[in-house]
Amino acid sequence: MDLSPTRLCKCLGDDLRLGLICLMRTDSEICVCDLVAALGAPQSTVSRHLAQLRGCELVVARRQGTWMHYRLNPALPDWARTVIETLAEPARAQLGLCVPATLCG
Amino acid sequence: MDLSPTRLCKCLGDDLRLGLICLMRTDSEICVCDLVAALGAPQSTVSRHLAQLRGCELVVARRQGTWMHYRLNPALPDWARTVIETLAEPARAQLGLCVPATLCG
DNA sequence: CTAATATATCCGTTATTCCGAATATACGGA
DNA sequence: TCCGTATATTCGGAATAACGGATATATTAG
Repeated sequence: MDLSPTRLCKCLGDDLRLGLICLMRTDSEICVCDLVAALGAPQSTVSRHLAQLRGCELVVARRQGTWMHYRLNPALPDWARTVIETLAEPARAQLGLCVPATLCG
Repeated sequence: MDLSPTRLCKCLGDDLRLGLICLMRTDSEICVCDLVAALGAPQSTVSRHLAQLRGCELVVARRQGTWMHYRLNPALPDWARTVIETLAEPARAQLGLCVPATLCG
């Protein structure tokens, strides 16, 4: 399942998924419990959207014990990374997000 | 109806709409008949998607006789313009689009 | 006014997406 | 092994989106 411009936009065209992506800062990881807390959505909903982002290879996961740590896929093509970086700020404003300071790992 | 990151992505997250946007080059217009011809989609389908893009203020239309000329909204925020410009090339490759040379106006 | 062309809208049908409770799985510790 | 925590998947229903033929509107020419 390779990443196309259309597929990337479909992923980012949902408030919850865009929020997830915005919470994953470049070169750092975040665990599911922090994502759930920051977005205030049911755990199953968050997990389902994360699975979709993984399926498109937009994000990658690393298991550490019972926790899963997510981050942007470092192998993302340049155009995808540019789109995400361009949208991050206006999206955080739109969604009223603040990146959580607590790290559960 | 203001443009948010999510709404922009929803608009670009469809092959036909992304194709329409890609066919509108910066600072030039294109008429509906050329869009229909370039995309090979039914006229009603193209017109419906154009209405959606107009509703989100992504594009603007100018009537000249019976023809309607579309172009990107020149008042687009910078982040939106950057996203569109970043996606244009990979999207043209993905969709196999070539910008039509004929202008009906 | 009538005809012809270009584009927009309507409408019933089909396809896709989203939701969240319930359930399943994976792991670490006792 | 059994328990508790963290995360993933399943499933049916609701909501949304896309389709395209038919029809409506707008404009120009005769």
